[in-house]
Amino acid sequence: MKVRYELIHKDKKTGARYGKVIFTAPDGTEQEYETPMFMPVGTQATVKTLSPEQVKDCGAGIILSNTYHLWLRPTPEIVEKAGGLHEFMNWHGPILTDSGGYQVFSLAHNKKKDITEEGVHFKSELDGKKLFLTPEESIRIQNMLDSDIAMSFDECPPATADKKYLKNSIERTIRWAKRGKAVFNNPNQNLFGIVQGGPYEDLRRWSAEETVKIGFDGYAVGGVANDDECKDDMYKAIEYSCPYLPEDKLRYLMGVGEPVDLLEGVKRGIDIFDCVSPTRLARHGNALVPGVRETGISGLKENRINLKNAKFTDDFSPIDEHCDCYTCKNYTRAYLHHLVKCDEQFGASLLSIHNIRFLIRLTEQMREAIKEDRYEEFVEEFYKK
RNA sequence: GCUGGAAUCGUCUAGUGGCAAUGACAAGAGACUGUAAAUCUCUCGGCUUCGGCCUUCGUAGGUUCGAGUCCUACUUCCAGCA
Repeated sequence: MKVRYELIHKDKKTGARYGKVIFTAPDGTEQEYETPMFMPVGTQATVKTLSPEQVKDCGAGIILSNTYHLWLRPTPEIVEKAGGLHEFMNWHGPILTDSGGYQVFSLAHNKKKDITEEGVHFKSELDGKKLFLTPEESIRIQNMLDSDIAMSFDECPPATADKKYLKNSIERTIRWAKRGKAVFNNPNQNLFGIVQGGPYEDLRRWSAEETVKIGFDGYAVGGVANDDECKDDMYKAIEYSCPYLPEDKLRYLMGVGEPVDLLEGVKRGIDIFDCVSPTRLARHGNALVPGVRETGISGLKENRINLKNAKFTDDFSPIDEHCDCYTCKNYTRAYLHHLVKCDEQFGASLLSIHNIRFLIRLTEQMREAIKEDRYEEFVEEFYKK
């Protein structure tokens, strides 16, 4: 489906954007979603432990899947044969595929020699086979997967990368973006470019301007959710990137995040987010709850409870009495504690539902606040809890 | 009743003269940001001024510089024979 973005209202004080993403299918039918928006992550063509119906019931619009993982298994050929990723996984809302750029960071980056001008060498985690992913191959795979939004193949550098490294990396990512765009050939798909540059103003600006010059259907701010990157650096990266991105295109902050980061990202002009955190935290027994908590290194973080803790054994209240999710409406902390202690996967499902709903509900509240020009107050209120 | 064998941290378990004692599970807590993550880390006898100190391997004695480990008796359990 082709995508377009409509900026409907900008918060008067902060510049936070309320808008709409409209997807048009080849037959002319449209799907419309509001932004800010949070996209649940379904790396292996599934949002872990949830059915598509459950994901939809959380209020999800777009979901994210992954080129690298589907490339290895089941292979893009099989997904194509199935009729594309939507048919294959029975998700009929929009899908965004990451390009494998994050895997350059998470799987190949400890060996810098694996990253070459031509592409990136990987060793398959499945069978040890040698793999080589190029910008062209990434786009070819995504074209075959037939996701709605394909991402450019970028290098996602570690937070520790110095300016010199970043400069070379950005240049290469820009060349890769051009190469990817050149072979991109799925008329029902959209291609997004990715801005890199660490926390540096000049690099972000330069990366953004060069990426915009190439011309994409939307833009992402990348390289902000790695290692122990501190939040200040993340927020700088956004501040230094967004002003150079066109107003009429969707802005996507990759891999983020925590409730605090959604608030701060939107404040700085971001429209959509994705993050594994709600589903991973759920599988590890944690539930997001309103408010923030202080941590040493990175500052304010998302507030949450660990249902594994013994204190929930006889706590018969819901995770959050103000939450409207299926889990909070029907189950107690004591029951969730029990499921988590027993390693029952239903516990992971129920917590995933809550955590995803929590983030999506947060974006819904942000939209309302932006529409009424009270975004700043909304953020302050959230911090106070 | 006789003859063997066994008793170790909540549970199972390693341990055949230098041990506060192995491993697993359970338990307690922490981490997690474009998913190598239903994973990983820490704690798990007591006290501690973090150098140690104290008390522990069924019970009671004994041998030894030193005993969970060897000896004796007892208690309980298991197996075989009556």
